[in-house]
Amino acid sequence: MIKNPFADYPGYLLRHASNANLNAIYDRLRPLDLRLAEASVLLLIQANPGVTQSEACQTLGIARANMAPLVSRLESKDLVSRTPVDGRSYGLTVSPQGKEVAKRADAELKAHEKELLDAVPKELRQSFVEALSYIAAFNAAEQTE
Amino acid sequence: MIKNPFADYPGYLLRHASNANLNAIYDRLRPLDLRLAEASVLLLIQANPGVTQSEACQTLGIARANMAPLVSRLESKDLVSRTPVDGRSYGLTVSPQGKEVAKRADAELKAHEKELLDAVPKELRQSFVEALSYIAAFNAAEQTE
DNA sequence: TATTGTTATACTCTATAACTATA
DNA sequence: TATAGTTATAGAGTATAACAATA
Repeated sequence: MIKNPFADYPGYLLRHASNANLNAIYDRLRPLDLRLAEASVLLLIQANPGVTQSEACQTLGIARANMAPLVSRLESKDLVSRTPVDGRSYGLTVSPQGKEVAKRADAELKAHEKELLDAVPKELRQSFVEALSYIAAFNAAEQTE
Repeated sequence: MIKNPFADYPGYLLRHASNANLNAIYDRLRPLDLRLAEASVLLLIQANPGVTQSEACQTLGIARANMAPLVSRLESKDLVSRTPVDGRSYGLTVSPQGKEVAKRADAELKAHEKELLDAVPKELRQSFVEALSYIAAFNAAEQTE
C-alpha cells in the first residue's frame, strides 16, 4: 500500500472529518429538499423571529451576497416570509409550512449531532468539542467582507 | 445579539473549524500557485515515486474523475511527469522543478499544522487528533464511486 | 468483465466586486 | 458616508454518468 504523508496531520484529518460530517448531513436533509445552509438559516430565523438578513449573516458567518439567493429560495418555497422593517431591510419570519419543515430539519440535525458524537469515544468528546471551538474561533475575526 | 442555535453543535463547530483551517492553508499555498488538492497530490507522488493515479486516488480519497485535471495541471506546470507503466496507467514522478515546489509546499503545510495545533491548548491536542481520526474514518468505508 | 483514465457536468459552499436604494 | 440587500461571477472541493482503451 501507498504511503499517505498526511495520515496524521491534524489539518488533513480535520478536513476529512468535516467532509464525512457534511456528507452525513446532506443525506439527512436531502429528503427535506433543504441544503445545509438553507436549514441553518431557517432554524436561525425560527429561533430569532424578525431577524434581518444582515444579522443572520453575522451570526452564521455567511457572506451577505450568499444570503440573498438563499433566503429567496426559502421564500419561494413559502417557508419564510420577508416583511419590511425599514426602507432597506426586512424582518424574516418562518411561515406555518416553514415551521413544519423546520421541525423536521431540527430533528435531523439533532439526530445527526448525536450520531457524530457517538462516533467519538466518550472520554474524548468534551476535549474534542472544546478544541474545535478554539479552531473555529481562529478566523472568526477575519470577518467575511 | 442574535441567538445562534448551533453555537454548541459539534458538527457546526467542525465545519467552521475546517473552513478556518482551509482558508489558512489557501493563504499559505497561494504564493506557490498551488491549490490544496494539487499540493496533496504533489507531495504524495514525492513520497511514492511511480505511483499511479488510481493508487493516489484511493490513498487520498479523491475521485478518479477529479484526479485527471489535477494531474494534468501539475504536468502542464512541469512539476510532475507521467510515464506509462502499462497500456492504460501511468507512473507519476516529481520533476526537478517539482521537487523545489514540493519542498516549499511541504514547509508551508508543516508550518500550518504547527500553527493549527498551537491554537489548541496543549492538554487537549492529543484527544483532539484522536477524536478527528474516528470521525474521518466514519465514511472512509463509503468509498468514492 | 473489470480496471484505468478521461470528459462533461453538476452541486455546495465560499468569496469578491459592483450596483441600487435607503439611512 | 455608511448600511441593507442584490446581482453577477468565480474559485475550490466533491460527486455521478458515460465513454474509450486496455487488462
